[in-house]
Amino acid sequence: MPPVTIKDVARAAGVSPKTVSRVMNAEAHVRPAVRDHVLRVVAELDYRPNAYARSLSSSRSYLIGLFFDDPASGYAAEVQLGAMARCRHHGYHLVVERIDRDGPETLDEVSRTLQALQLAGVILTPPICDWSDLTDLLDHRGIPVVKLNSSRTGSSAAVIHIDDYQAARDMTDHLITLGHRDIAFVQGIVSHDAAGKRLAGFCDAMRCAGIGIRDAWIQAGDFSFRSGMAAGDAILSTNDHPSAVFAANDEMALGVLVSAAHRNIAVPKALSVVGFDDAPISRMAWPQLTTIRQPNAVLASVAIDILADPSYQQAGDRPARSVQVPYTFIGRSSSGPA
Amino acid sequence: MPPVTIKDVARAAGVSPKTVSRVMNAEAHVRPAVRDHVLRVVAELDYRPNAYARSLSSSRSYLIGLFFDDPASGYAAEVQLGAMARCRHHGYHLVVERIDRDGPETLDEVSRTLQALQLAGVILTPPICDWSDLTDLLDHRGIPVVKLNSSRTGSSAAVIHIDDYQAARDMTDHLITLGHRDIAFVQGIVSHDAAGKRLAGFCDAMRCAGIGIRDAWIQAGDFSFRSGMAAGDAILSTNDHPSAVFAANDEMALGVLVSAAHRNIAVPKALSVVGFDDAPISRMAWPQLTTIRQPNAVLASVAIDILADPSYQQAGDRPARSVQVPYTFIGRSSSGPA
DNA sequence: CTGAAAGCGCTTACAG
DNA sequence: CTGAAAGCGCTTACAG
Repeated sequence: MPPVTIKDVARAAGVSPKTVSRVMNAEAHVRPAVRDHVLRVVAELDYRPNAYARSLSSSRSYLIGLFFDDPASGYAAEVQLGAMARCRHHGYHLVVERIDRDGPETLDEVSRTLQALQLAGVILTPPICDWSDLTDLLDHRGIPVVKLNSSRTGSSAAVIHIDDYQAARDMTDHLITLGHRDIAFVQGIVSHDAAGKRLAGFCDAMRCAGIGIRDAWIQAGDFSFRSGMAAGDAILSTNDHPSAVFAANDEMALGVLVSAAHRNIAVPKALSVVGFDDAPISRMAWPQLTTIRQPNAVLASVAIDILADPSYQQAGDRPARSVQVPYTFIGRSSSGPA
Repeated sequence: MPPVTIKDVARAAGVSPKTVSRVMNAEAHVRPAVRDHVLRVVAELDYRPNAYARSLSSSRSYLIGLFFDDPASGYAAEVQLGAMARCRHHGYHLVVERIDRDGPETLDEVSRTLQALQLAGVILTPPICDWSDLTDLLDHRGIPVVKLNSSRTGSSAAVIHIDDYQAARDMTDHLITLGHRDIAFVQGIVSHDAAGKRLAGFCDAMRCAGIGIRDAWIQAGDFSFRSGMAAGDAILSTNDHPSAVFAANDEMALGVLVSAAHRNIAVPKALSVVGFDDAPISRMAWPQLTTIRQPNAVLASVAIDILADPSYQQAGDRPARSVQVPYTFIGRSSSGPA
């Protein structure tokens, strides 16, 4: 049987299609009695408006884009989960697109997607949230954008993030309180907004505690397990290695852990290792990682709330918004007294 | 500026909208010269057909649904990556939906989604690919379905999978060849098609080699790290523990690894541990896991190819299809001689 | 508060 | 091989 349309409902309810439309969109100016009656018929017939017809006539869209570069990280999965749940709540759906910054046709493909789907909004995750060619394209088309895990405003996008700086200070203070003074730091990709803040938080905490930072103990990294292992190798290869390592994310911390295991350095007895993110893998390590919980699903929910807000969708009057979400320190067994 | 429409192209090319439509859809019966000319105008104006209008008039859809239960696993991410890439190739887009089998309104929400979006097809991943209420709903609506990592046909869905049985036999033979005879097995959720096959492959390999299987060494598990750790604890708590453990996936193998570390059992010296899937985490362990590479991105690509095939979309004549994709044995350092 | 008309941007079915 | 007409299922803009 063909799907139920607005006409079927109108006929069955004895009103015009326009009235049904008004009820479905919760518009004002419908007598309560009529409203209730229509709603009853809708339920009876199990009527669901066709999203394509709706979008075509209103040039609104019920699709929100979630763009990311690396879907393989637990990060992307967590963001997706939060976004999906909230989309359902607002009656939207999530379209995922992989954006490969190095792909020669990526921008062209995005542009194709935008015109074909006329997305109601787009969520951008790191690192592509800082790719200006992309944000310019989105801006140019007037598409509402929310950037996750970046506090860099600019353009008309809203930003949602935790206080990476303070969280990194907290984590460093945790180590200092445990008696550590020889602390190494493994950086993320420094061009990411969050990575820079985490480094700054570490440095400032050390400075405030009057502890010097050894150059060789600030190691480069790119947020990958492999780079964490390399950093661990560099840091732990000498006899006077530090008593603690703070990696800018959990994957790298895991790499440091493996590097330590390789050298038979006991964690946390001879070395404390801490991470950042509370990724699922942080609990699959041994010992489990002390880390900072970054509630990515919550960040994503907030992003959807913003994008689904009709008033935000009006082009033009999009005030710069910056939302900060609380983080949590998670003490586990990978860190101990110096 | 408002988007370019088919009328704009028609006017600029001096043909009717219908001809432009024919060109865009690569239909026959257009003179090559006209075709080329239209194509040139399309490129010039950067015209992209509006997907909503297209779908509304043709009641075809350019959206494919990817349904899963647990997006947090690396598995979902890998599937997504393969699906996204292939969707782009075919001009489709991926809509992700989380399906919580235990949610009271899940089926209702799916039904709502189906009517609103009229998906061109749906990819089902384990475990929901075996949820008959869901597959019935999809069947009832005549929506093409492809199930991943399941070889259970039934209904009209296509299935795509590796040879889990043979892969598990191969892995078991690997251990046997290394000299192991005391081998434990950690099961996945037995109701999953693949989990059953892996167990069967293990048992048959042991039987063929004339090796007995001790009951206490077949441990239950649910594919989670936690369950792997519990199984490891059960298996390794006695002094005469096995010399090798084969876990039905990598996450559980990691749990066994941690359980062994806990007891100071050296891997692979005193214990070989092998997994299945070649999940990203299998390389983040120490030692790295010997495993079976299951090319999930490839399975997903194949699924998209099937769903994007116009002939497959015609309701009715959907022949049962079962595609088997090759797997790869990955020898790493977590397994060694008995 | 309610409805009739027109239109969103395509494709289908039909002519020629 | 090409096109004019009608229609997909909604919403917009306008009346009343």
